[in-house]
Amino acid sequence: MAALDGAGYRITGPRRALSRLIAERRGHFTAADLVAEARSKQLGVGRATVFRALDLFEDLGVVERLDLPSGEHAYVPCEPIHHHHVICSRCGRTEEIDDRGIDEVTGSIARRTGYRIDSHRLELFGLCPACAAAMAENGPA
Amino acid sequence: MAALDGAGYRITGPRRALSRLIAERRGHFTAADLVAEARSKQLGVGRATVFRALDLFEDLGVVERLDLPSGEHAYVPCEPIHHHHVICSRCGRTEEIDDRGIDEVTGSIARRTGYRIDSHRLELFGLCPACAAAMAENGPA
DNA sequence: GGTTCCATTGAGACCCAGTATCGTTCAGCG
DNA sequence: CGCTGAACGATACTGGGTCTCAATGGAACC
Repeated sequence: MAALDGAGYRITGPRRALSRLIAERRGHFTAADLVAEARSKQLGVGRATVFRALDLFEDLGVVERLDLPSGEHAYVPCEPIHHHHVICSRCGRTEEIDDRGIDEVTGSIARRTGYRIDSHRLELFGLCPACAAAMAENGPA
Repeated sequence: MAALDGAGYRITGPRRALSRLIAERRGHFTAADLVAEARSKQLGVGRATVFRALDLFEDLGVVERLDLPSGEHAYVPCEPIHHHHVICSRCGRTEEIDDRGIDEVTGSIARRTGYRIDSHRLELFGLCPACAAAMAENGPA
């Protein structure tokens, strides 16, 4: 919201409504999720607007796009600084992690390959503590 | 090809043709690229077959799926062991890189977040040496 | 508050990647 | 050679995402 204003974008009803929906989400969500929720809550927000708002939020860095192993595209609300995510493949919860240690790796790769590395993406998939515990309890099946 | 045979899959005309097309590609390519090339070369390979073959090749590990920053899905021919890619954002050339150093990073992340990390994906984008040189020559614009 | 202007919107047509269906073909094997 | 099921091509279908266009409504200025 403040981010919108600061960047010279208009603060409109649909954007306000969507940013609220996003803020109260736990883990990641898809564009389709938002469309469905907006529709079921009668917010009067169109499909196109959801996609436009997501693009915008991504530009502002308050939301990040993930590519799940399944090939789906999902979004996570997050801080607008460079970082990565650990994603729980059972419940979808995500955790932000800082870059620590990766700069070193990218640096060494740049040296080894001769490439000039401009950007990178790191995504980690696994089980969050709660889900790991649940799995252990119900048997590893 | 040998990979197909070894895993008990049939070696058919379309698979042979596609694996040839893929082998002679430099960088990454999309499914649509293959479909178009197969069509223009009159190879008589249907769209569905291209997707099926790509799935298969991916299972065999001789091709890997990338998610480009643009959101497109692309494929790269590569070795069937765990590794990552550096992708030139100008010419699409890719280089394989080993995991060295990343295990350490994922380990420290697991410790910090409590997550049990099962898999990860790292993609690096930048300029290959040739493109970097070309850019420098033509001015940084 | 009223007016104006243009960014933003909703509805729906559209496009494209990927999947499912189904009848046909052909690789591999005896 | 003849069988059998895996693989095939054509094509219909689905679903994510974009485009178009007329209508709306923020924000800025009076």
